[in-house]
Amino acid sequence: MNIGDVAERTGLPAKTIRYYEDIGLVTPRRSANGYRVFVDTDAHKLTFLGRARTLGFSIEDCRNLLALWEDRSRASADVRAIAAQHLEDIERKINDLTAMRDTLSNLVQKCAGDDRPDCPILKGLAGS
Amino acid sequence: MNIGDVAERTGLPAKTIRYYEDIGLVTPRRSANGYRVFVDTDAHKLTFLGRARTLGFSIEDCRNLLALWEDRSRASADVRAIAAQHLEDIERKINDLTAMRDTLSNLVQKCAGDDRPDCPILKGLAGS
DNA sequence: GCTTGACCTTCCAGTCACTGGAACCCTTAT
DNA sequence: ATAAGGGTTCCAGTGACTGGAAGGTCAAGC
Repeated sequence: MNIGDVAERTGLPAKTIRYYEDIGLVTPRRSANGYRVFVDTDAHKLTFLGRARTLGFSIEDCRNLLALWEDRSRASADVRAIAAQHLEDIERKINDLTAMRDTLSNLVQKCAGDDRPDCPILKGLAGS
Repeated sequence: MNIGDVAERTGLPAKTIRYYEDIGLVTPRRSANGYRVFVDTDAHKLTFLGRARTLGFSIEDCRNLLALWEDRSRASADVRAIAAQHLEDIERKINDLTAMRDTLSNLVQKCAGDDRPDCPILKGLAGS
């Protein structure tokens, strides 16, 4: 498979796949003309990476998860620890964003949004 | 006020304040020795910026909001449009993160997290 | 054999909003 | 005189790509 084929199969942009090679997440072979050649295991790895990234895992997390994935004798506790930590991060983010949303939606609701200059949003931002 | 004083007053790191000057959000005067001198309006602007950033507005949004804040004849509709758009962005992010959390929390719950290698999290990431 | 177009390659620069660090200057107190 | 604790500039790095330039390769059609 050339990079275009694997890009289509995994849904990842070719640019991203090259980047992943650059940082050592995948190591496709090269054919005589210099093109990258991907085998099925490469494609599976990339699919794995794509899903992990979709779930918001950092590249470093992905690197660790990938290593565990390839380690047939891993302990599931190691995987779980990474995932649980990430879950906590996500939950913290959700809380932060929800607080933002509440504050902001409050301000937006109070603002008339017409052509007059009086604006509770700006007042709120200026510091009550 | 020197940069340290205004940093304390606004809660922003001095580095950040210098950066904000760099990109033209504030323009403190300089004293003879080259130190930045901040007056009250500078401090107010920085407080405004700090709050807007806390609410997740981008720097460009902040620049626009600041301009509207300083424009006594602005229309509140202009402010509201920026805020409403940002509110939408936040809501989309919350939805994305919530979807992530649901998927991930599901996987984490299914994983025994012991010293055996069998791991539903890795299976999930590999693609069902 | 030549051209066209779609693919592939590398390398460099930019994104966003800071943040760290080096090297140096200024002020105040001891 | 010196030391501590401000301040200054400038350069580089962060994370995870993304865009673009400049060029090599391949298959099809004329």
